[in-house]
Amino acid sequence: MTEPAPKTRIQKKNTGVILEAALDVFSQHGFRGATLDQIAQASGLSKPNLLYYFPSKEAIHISLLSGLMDTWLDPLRRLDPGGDPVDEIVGYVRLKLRMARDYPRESRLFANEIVQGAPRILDQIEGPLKALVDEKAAVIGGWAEAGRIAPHDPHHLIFSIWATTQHYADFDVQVRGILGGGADPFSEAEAFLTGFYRRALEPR
Amino acid sequence: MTEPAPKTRIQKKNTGVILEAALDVFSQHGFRGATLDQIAQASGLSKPNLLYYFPSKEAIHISLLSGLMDTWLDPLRRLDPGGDPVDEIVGYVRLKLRMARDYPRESRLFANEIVQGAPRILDQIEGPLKALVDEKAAVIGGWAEAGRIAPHDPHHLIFSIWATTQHYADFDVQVRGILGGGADPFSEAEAFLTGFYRRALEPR
DNA sequence: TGAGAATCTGACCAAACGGTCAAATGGGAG
DNA sequence: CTCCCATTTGACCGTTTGGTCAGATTCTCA
Repeated sequence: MTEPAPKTRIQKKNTGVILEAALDVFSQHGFRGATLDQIAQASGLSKPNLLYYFPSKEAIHISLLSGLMDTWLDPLRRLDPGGDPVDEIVGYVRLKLRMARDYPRESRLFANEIVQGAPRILDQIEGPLKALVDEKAAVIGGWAEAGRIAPHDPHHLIFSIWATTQHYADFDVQVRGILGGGADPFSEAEAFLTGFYRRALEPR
Repeated sequence: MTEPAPKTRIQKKNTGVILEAALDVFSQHGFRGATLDQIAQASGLSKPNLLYYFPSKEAIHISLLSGLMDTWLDPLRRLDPGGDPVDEIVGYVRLKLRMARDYPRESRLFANEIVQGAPRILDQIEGPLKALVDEKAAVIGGWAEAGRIAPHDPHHLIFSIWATTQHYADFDVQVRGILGGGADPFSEAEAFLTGFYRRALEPR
């Protein structure tokens, strides 16, 4: 599936530069809205030179998406079945929110792709992503059955965490437009979300 | 801002047909990804005929967006300061989720637009949308101060409702990919979200 | 240093795109 | 029926887009 890894020093540098520039452009305009010329200009390379390193526009996009999937799933992977249930889940919320703050382009890249039907990563969703979510949902479900957290559907609990945290990256414009210029959405969001999830999860 | 209302019977019918087809196409592919030919084919009209009713592709898009904003805000408008606080907010969650279920194309149209910076509706966000949100946030804030709901930042509470409900429309592919074929995401989501918000909001 | 491979570029191409226009067709009021 | 205006269309245009290619330049290593 992946191309053979870059060999030479120049290849390593330029594929990196291209992917960085492409992340900028794709996350801002979506796949169809981005043009090779934009990516070329952003990366400081000529258009034919892009196509020397990647066989097509779509190949750049796919390379970005599959490279990101791992990073994106990492916080969930860290959810520890042996830890304190509420702390673990709230910690996951906090971690996911920080990723939205620190990697908004990555978040928007995924959002763009999935909103439009995820034609290029549907198999990854139904494969490794589903597997990991099912595994962690089982852990959370176990906590719920043991009465260590309030009883909530674990899959939808995870969805809600994704939704609420990525919202601050994907809908950044809307959030800032409503809050006004003075506020820092992310620090406010961290206070709100940790309090909110803690209250919803603590058993009574 | 708006064009003069359609006069003749044919005008009324065809502008409707066009907007319906355009909603399909724009919500699936985004503004840049949609083409006039696609909209023409979906509406059963010829491309020049589209441009007889709308001056440009962008005009169709803007017409859709501004026509939708009102519908989209309606559930929030219905939040009653005189009702029971928890019931009102949970009722809003339920209403918003049903809109996501019944009007997923509209939700995705907004999502596409906002993810990419909302270039065509930023003023509506900072204007009437912000005004309505501020008004309702004040109501919720009052409930919190009176101890009738748990203390949560009202603006971010509203954001979380938007995020969790629209998630089921905007990220439908992902949700179904993870849940598998058997489930009905929306009825599961309603059970989860009402329980979750009730628990997070009820004062102790 | 020199030869061969790797890297880079200007010029170019075919298709797709948003949009125009003159002319043809259709509907409806008198 | 007729005339006029609304509606519809095929043909066309200039631009943008993803991608190609032959050749120039640079790098690497024996």
